[in-house]
Amino acid sequence: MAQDKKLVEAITSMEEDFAQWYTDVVKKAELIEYSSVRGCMILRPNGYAIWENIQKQLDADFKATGVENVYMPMFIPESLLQKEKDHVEGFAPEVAWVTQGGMEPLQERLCVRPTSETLFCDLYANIIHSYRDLPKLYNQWCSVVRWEKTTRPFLRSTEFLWQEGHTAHATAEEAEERTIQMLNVYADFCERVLAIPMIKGRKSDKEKFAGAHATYTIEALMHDGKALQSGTSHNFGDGFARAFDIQYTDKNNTLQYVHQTSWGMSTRIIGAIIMVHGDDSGLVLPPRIAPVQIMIIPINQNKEGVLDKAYELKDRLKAFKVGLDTSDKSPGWKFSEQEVRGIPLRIEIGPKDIEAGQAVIVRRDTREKITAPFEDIEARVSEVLEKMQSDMLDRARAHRDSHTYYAHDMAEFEKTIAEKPGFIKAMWCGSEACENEIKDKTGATSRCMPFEQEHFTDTCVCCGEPAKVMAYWGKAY
RNA sequence: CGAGGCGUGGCUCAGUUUGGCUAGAGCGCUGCGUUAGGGACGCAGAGGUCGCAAGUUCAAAUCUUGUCGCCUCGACCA
Repeated sequence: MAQDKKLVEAITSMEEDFAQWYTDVVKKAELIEYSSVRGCMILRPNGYAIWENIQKQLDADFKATGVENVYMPMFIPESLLQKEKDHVEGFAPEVAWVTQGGMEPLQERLCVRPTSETLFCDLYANIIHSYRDLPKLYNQWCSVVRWEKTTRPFLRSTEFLWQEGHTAHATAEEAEERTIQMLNVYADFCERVLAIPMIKGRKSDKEKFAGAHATYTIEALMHDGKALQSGTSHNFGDGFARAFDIQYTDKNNTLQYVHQTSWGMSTRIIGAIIMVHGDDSGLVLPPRIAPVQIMIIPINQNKEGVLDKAYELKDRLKAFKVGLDTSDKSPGWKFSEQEVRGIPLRIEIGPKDIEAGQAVIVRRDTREKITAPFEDIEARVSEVLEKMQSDMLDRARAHRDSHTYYAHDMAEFEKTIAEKPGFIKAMWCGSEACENEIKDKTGATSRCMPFEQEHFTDTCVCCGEPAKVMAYWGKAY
């Protein structure tokens, strides 16, 4: 169609170049703007509003489990960062340092937080004395800085927004329970609100967080068949507690170390929304996260009565997040604008509709047109939004499932990864040597050892030794 | 950090090989008017000193050196 031509020119098709498509969508939907600061992006209103909605809903989910919000300093003294050995080694290569305050050099340099475990530990060492002080269930919404070599909007930027929860518990069991609980909060949120199905599982030792005993992850599959780690939950055991001396007196008057967890989700998840749901016309936002759910577009708005009707419609739909585009652009322009921004529904209202006592509802995901009488409009809109939300989850799940393969041996593994991008399930002996070999040969990393295990061969896909576990593998962002 | 590509109005680019008049185009932007069911059209305007610095030259967007930045892929990470 001729009218699609300009859109096609504006956004590179996924098929042609997925990376370019992603960049085009992010820019055309006005989610971000590149800044003058290397590797740092500016979140524009359309992008920030998505983050605000994520924040609002996740924050409520956290609080429902007893979590409280705090705010910690953005600087960490070097001596504090040094306290836990694995942790420093993990983060040292990518921290930014402040070495001067005003005109004076600092006696001890400060890093800009890449994550705040050390600060929370420092706090907990001071405020936890008795079993009565436990558990501590703190979270903070903040930004962190990691000096990454190369950056991409949302997926990897020098500074990014996230939340980090840090908890301290009396027992190892309680800490493990909390770790899994928060992983489930993330996974449920992603499925229910973002319409993104997640694989839940444990990270291999190689992939786990610096300083953690165990790292759990939710993994999603993007449209191009690459995996995205979308949220993590770590069980620290008492490792940090021993390094930072976080001890409490139990009921029997004996000193015990606390057991800790931490868990985080970042603006990276917005990258997942884009890459799971987007299409060649731009962004497609699930209704439950969309900052604007409905855009009313008047047709021939200068004609007597059209705008009045449009305002009336907007008022009737005020239970939803609804906008009305009264700019003097042509209707076709407004349609494209609504589509590229991923607004779930648009309602077309013109002279013909007014005469017929109806409006036309158009779904962003399927472009299905639904004619609804004015009297029914609220009910129809509500119904269509619900349907769209669940259809999007179903489609994402179907895509993931149809791009998930089994590899019984290395030849099959290599062939699959080369020809069919997606998740590969394979049995594994659990050794890091095999993990490394698989990565060298295929470029795929272990994504996780899923909670939902299967057993389909007895031997490791790589070395042929007895298999201990089934893991998901794939190329990742 | 390795490989490759690129910096010229807001955007996409032409001009650079072979230095030469007042640096161009399309889109976008502003004003007025006509239009309106898939990125409308006419007329009139505004806007750049060619990423930055030094050098060569009568003369530099164009040549030389340095420097800064961006993009893609890879390695590393949420």
